[in-house]
Amino acid sequence: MLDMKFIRENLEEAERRLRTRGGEAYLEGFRHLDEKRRALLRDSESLKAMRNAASEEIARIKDKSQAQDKILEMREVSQKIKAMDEELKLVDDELQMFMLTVPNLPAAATPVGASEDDNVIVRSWGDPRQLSFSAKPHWEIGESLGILDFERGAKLTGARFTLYRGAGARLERALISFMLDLHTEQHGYQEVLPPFLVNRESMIGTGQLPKFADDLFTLRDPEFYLIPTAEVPVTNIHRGEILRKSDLPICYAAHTPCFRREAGSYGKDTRGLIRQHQFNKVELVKFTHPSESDAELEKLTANAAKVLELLELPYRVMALCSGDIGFSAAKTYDLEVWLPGQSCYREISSCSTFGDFQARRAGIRFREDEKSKPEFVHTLNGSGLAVGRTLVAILENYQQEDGSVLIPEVLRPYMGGLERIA
RNA sequence: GGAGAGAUGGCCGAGUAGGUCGAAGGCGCUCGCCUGCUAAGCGAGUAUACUGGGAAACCGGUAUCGAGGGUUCGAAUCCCUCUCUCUCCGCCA
Repeated sequence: MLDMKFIRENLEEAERRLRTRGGEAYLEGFRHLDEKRRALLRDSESLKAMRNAASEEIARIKDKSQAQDKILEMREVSQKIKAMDEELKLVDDELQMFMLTVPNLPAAATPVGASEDDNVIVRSWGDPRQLSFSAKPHWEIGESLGILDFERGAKLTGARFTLYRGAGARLERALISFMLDLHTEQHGYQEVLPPFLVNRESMIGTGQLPKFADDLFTLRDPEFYLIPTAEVPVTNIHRGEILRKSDLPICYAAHTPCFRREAGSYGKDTRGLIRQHQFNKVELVKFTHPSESDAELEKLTANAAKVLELLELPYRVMALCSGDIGFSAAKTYDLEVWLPGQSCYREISSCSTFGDFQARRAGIRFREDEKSKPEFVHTLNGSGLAVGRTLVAILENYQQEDGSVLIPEVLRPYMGGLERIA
């Protein structure tokens, strides 16, 4: 959520920055709602002040029959307050809902652009492998090796669900362990294992709700939501808390499955593991001092990229433009891995800083020093990495002409020494 | 699933025949005094949000005692609903 005081005082500037996202006029209607709310609030509160004073008087009067006039008068005042508060609540709710659907301001460093075509290549690592034979896409490799069973996955659940088998299942597990070990042992993250179902407040805290309910799998009775990313439960760990400044930055790494409806992407990536309703991801989440968030985003991105480097998978770093960053993000780097089977780069990690946007929604604060007011922390997160897509990248990059797949060196200890899937 | 207990400020913990209670007391913390250092001791201060005024320091108002609703001139205190925690029984990975 944006800072309402800032919006009130900088409406034009805020609107101008939001427009670089390419949407409608996001803040139209704010002024009206805000002023209406504050007018109602003023009136209601002055009546309450009057009532409180009168009640105190009544309390002092020993003989209550002497207070009858006052009591009758206040009875009316109370009714007026009640009516006024009902109206206030309507306006307040409307304003609240309004603010919850306004996206974050793009950071100054976010390139302005309309679509993903305007994203900027920041750097590249490794040479896109040119195989000496005709490269196959991962679904063909996986099926012929018997490690990915798309048909059975569809039978069990439906489209976009996959059954992993044997070395395939083991490879997925190896990747999860490898990534978590790297981030916890080398990069200073604490491993956490959160619930995979969260409540509504958590979804609002990180920005999935109220606007993007269509993207979520929902449970009724009780009302729970399957997490679309570990970002949700892990960021909400500190919802409503005031953190100690000396504890910042707080860095967590979590592996969770992620569940996404993928509404609106019906024709896209129908084959293979690229776009699944359920996939594994290792997520990195940071809570930082506002002055450190820019630097921490660079570190977080480098931490995620390190996984690709150790796996020797070529990738490039993209700075997403204003038209392509997510709802809650101020600035985002995508890591895109080279997939020879499809001759293209595909997103395998998305690393973002949210500034104080999520922290304000979720009420996550710290104190600059003992006596100062609590301020909002900055939150960041990034995939480190999407596990299914990493497995895809390995199958496609390490495929051999005979149809087998070599296991990257660093994963072999996690694969019981296995060097090749054949 | 059945029976019971409970949710108060950073923490602990008073407060229920409704009324100067944002809330005693203690701990912790901050500042000052004292002191060879530390400790102890003494004094003062120490919630959050919204809102009005002010350049600011700051001053005023409103709300908040798990959440929401009700009764009342007035509720931490009474009534209803919900959530969570704990104990016992049953069941279960």
